[in-house]
Amino acid sequence: MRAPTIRDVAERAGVSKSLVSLVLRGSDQVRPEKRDAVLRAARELGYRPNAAARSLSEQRTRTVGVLLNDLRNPWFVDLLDGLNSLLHANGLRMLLADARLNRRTGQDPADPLLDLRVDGLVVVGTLPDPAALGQVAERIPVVLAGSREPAPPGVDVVAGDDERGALLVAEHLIGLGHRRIAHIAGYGAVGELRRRSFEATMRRHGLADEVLVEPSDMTEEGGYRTTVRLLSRPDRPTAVFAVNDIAAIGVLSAAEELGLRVPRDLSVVGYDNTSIARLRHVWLTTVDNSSHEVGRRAAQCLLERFEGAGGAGRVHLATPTLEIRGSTAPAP
Amino acid sequence: MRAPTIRDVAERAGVSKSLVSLVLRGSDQVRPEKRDAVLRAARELGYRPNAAARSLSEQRTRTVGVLLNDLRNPWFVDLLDGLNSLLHANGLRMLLADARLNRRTGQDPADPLLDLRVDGLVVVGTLPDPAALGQVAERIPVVLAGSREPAPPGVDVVAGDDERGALLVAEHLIGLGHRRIAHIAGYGAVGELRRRSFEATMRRHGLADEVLVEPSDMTEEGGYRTTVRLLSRPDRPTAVFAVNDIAAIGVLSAAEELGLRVPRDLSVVGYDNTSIARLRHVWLTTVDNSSHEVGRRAAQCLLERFEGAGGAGRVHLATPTLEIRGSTAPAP
DNA sequence: GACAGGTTCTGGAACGGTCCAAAGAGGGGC
DNA sequence: GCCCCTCTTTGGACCGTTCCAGAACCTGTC
Repeated sequence: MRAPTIRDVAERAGVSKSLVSLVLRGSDQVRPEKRDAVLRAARELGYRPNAAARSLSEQRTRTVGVLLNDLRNPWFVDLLDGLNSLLHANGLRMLLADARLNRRTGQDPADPLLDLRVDGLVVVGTLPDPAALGQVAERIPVVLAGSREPAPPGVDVVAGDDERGALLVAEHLIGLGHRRIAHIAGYGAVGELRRRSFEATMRRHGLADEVLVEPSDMTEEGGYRTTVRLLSRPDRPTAVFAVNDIAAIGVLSAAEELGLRVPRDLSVVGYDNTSIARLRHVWLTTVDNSSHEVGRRAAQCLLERFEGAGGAGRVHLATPTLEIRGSTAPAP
Repeated sequence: MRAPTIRDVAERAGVSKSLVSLVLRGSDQVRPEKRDAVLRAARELGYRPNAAARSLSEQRTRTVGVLLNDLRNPWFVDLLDGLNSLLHANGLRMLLADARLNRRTGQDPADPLLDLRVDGLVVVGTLPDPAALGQVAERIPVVLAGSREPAPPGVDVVAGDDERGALLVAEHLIGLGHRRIAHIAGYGAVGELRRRSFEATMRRHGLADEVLVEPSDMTEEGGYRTTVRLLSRPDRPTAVFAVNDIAAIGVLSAAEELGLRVPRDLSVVGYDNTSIARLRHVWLTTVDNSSHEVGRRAAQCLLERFEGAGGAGRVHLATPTLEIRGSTAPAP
């Protein structure tokens, strides 16, 4: 009942295990008859190479670990898609781990991946523990994807250009005639960049005095509560730019509850172009991060580092685009 | 620069590698001084056990593979949570693979997991290839979680009780005074069970003639189009029960577009209690699968099989509950 | 028929752990 | 001082691969 090994295949094909190894790795230094015999034996036995043995011997796993920080907020799906396409084309597999699941259990969420000796690590989203990551980066290539956190030395960062995205939003709203525009801000590097670029763009259009910025926690609830507060002001804004789609959903709920129609009375813009924004029932104008491209470039970074490219960590930015849907309209 | 091995630790602590192995596995047959010396050496060198070497030698990986079929529809998040809690408590790690990502690339999505020689496999959602799964099940325990597909011999199934769930929905709506109730059906075992139980419950309440069933593809778009058709009928229903939350969102959009207010003019119920149903902007009445419980029981099944429990595959059903939110109201 | 040169195949040493049989150390009783 | 027994510690085989050095086998040439 034990799984067949390379020796079992060798015996059945009447050759040495070395030859089986050669055949299975596609060597052309093998006579066709022997090759056929080996392949037939392998097929008949249902042989599968043992990845543990292989990686022990090869000193590499052909596997890249991907650390996600929260499966509940699925903005990263396109990113994984892009990542996988390039990795797969280069014979690498991808292993996922959810940081949130392991966080409660106390240990570092990357531990299982590191014990498996992944050849590289992609951290998607906010990073768990910068210090620990720096140590990891000394051993294997590490790429931070989808978030602009300050990275430890030697770590590449690939993300959307948040400043450009926020600029697109601001100019879209200004172009629609909005002047009093609120921003529901977030935290972290991402929140900071979007907010600052939004403010700068408003200033450039002479609307410095119309800017309204409120902090939030990037959740639906946060977006909701902040908006209730904003819309109760006497000088209430005619448009709201939320730091991400989830918070924007909160904005929509608040507007609805206060009797304002979107987009007639209030324009709303999100960020990330998640699947939720695409729901017809939501149909949110938002910024598309070109996550697929971010994923591809993250894979590219890893591949280059595998090839031996050293050097300090670099920052790659993908150009976002504005996805105009039904939640924005000319100012009332 | 190479990662330290057990030999490096042994040398630094001035003992044999066997002793290091003993200490690291927590044996109590070791003198305290030696134990301390070993632990100190390991800490100083930043030693991490090599999972490949360990599993090669132990003939097991202490790892369970989890095959997801689509990260975009995140109904499985709670399930993973439940799964992980029990597995982790038993010293097992969890490795995720997305079937959809690998499907386009041609090969069996479980391959990477099987090459790694996972000790068990959990398939979450609709299963990819029943025949292939049967073969896998001959070697390692396999559990099908969250979906009631017909399983190959020896495979356990853990899922929500779809019949009970659909019954809860039907009785809730009937209790609110609805008579003409439509069901937007899905496909697969899940779709079948929910539909049949819905029909049976309606019949039991003498509403066999009021049942309206339309097939759909379980997407938002499908829910939308089907609802437009349903609501254009002269005898339009006063309530719609959609096969899942995503399709229910489509129902909401269609109602909105046709000028019907939910829940005043139309009650809508979904299924799965996904995070989308919980959004204030959606606030959908839906069925909670108790996915966390499903995950826990799936883990339980695996653990029992690891302990040597054989036998034919069993089916475990978790009891669902109705989550009443804002999309249902008394019939107009 | 010996030899060179190429092609094809094989044995054995890694890789980094676990585990077992046996060696070594220490203590107690005679 | 010797023997026995228990508690610690160790060397070495093994897990399933890869890879290298060299063996075996061809083919052609002089």
